[in-house]
Amino acid sequence: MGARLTEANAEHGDACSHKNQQHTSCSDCRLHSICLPIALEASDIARLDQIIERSSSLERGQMACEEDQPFTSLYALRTGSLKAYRLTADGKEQITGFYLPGELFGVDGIAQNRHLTSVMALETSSICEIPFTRLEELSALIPDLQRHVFKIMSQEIAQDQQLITLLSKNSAEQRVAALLLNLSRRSARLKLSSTALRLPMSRTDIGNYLGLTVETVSRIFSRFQKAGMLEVEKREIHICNSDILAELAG
Amino acid sequence: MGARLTEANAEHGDACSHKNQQHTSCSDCRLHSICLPIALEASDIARLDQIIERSSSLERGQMACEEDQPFTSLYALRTGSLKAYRLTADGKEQITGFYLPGELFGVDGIAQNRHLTSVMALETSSICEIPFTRLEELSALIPDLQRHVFKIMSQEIAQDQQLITLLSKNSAEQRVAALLLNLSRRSARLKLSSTALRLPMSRTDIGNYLGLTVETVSRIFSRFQKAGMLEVEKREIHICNSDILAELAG
DNA sequence: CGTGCGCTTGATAATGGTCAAGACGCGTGG
DNA sequence: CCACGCGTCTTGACCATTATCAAGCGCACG
Repeated sequence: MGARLTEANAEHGDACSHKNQQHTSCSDCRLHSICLPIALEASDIARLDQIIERSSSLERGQMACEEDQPFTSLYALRTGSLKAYRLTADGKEQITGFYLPGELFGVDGIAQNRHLTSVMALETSSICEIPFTRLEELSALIPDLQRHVFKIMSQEIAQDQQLITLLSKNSAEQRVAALLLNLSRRSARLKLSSTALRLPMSRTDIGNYLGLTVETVSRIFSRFQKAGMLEVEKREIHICNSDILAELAG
Repeated sequence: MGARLTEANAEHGDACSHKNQQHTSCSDCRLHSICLPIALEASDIARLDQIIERSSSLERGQMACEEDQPFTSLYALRTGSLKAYRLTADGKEQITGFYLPGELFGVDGIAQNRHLTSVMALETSSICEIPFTRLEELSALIPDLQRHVFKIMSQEIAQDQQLITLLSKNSAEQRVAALLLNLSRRSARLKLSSTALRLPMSRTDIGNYLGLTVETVSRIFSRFQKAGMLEVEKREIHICNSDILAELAG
């Protein structure tokens, strides 16, 4: 679970220069306010636009970046959804977060110059790539930008620590309730419904993330539905009673 | 679980100037190599010495810093031990890490300008305080230092994510084994025994950190002892067979 | 010399995992 | 167009792990 930065450029930024003309600028982007909550002047946004080298499209299962690979860029998710994960010593996958449009990822690589996590597309997705060295140069000119990158890094820490608490102190039901509420809030931020969600991830992924088995996740969805808190139809979720859900999550 | 930076100055850095004379310099410090693994010239160390304003002593239960308080400094632990924790929404404590001498803490506050965690002394401890604004100034002169602070931040992320994996995928026995091995390694780094440990934290703290109850932690210690892997005498632990322990931890 | 806290141990209960089976949906290839 | 197979999801029966409750011990501290 990362945060926000920007969006830009052509669907597939390749060598063809006039193809690159048909780009969306950050200032036009629907996700502008999520991605860049800091107050940037129009001229600053234009400068940011210029450093965003390319934006690419990923099919379900394709990687945005991989654990241990050299860190070169930050990324912003424009459309679709992603999961971030690490491999454990014995080769199992541990999902550490999901990303929705407008959220920024890749900050974990800043310090070591290598990515700590792999990030995979859960569905067809498009991302904007922000070369870090050029972002650093720009940060020197726009102090708010530097500060913003720092903020995103510590949000990563804060979110990880919240997940630690969730895993350490909460029951299976509480974990699922907390995840649903979290997704609901992030959906609302995208000006989408906070009550009607389309889960981009499988039950297995949810279980992996929350430290539960698929079966348990499935049973809890059923239980919540019987209790009238949710309507579940495959990956379409309708939250009928977010108050009870919130109370449960604590 | 933080990392390293520095150590310095007098036992109680107060206003009395000639009391401040009797300081230990970073270059004299026994923890030098742990705290400052980067290769700094002698002159650089001297400059670092100068910005370390004071070093204070904490009694068991006293706070080094508190959640939501303004962030002003990074800290290095010189002697003793600490626990870092956050309070959950319903007032429970979630321990997110323990610190041993030579380790640096407080980085979580960099981005938001507020500390994300509280840090409490588990026993009488002494810490060095490094005012962040002055560290930033110095970083401009010593690029390695800047890089080092970044590195420590991402180590925080990496450690949190390892804890997430531990909590999400491992049994109670595996969690305890992993913690013991971790402490053993950190003890060895201090040129102390890697097999004879004095646990600075209570069983309750261990349970809190690992998402287990006190009873479970206690039973596992007993079980490990019966299996010949450990000798447990109150908080003194002797690791008899670290290979089996490591195999168990996975 | 008590009182309280930290630790251990036992008995019991509950939560969640494992194993197994089947339904449903989707894409592939005959 | 249908059949097949695979992956995802659900549900049930059973079991294991860990939590809860309760009691007792020993040490530190007032």
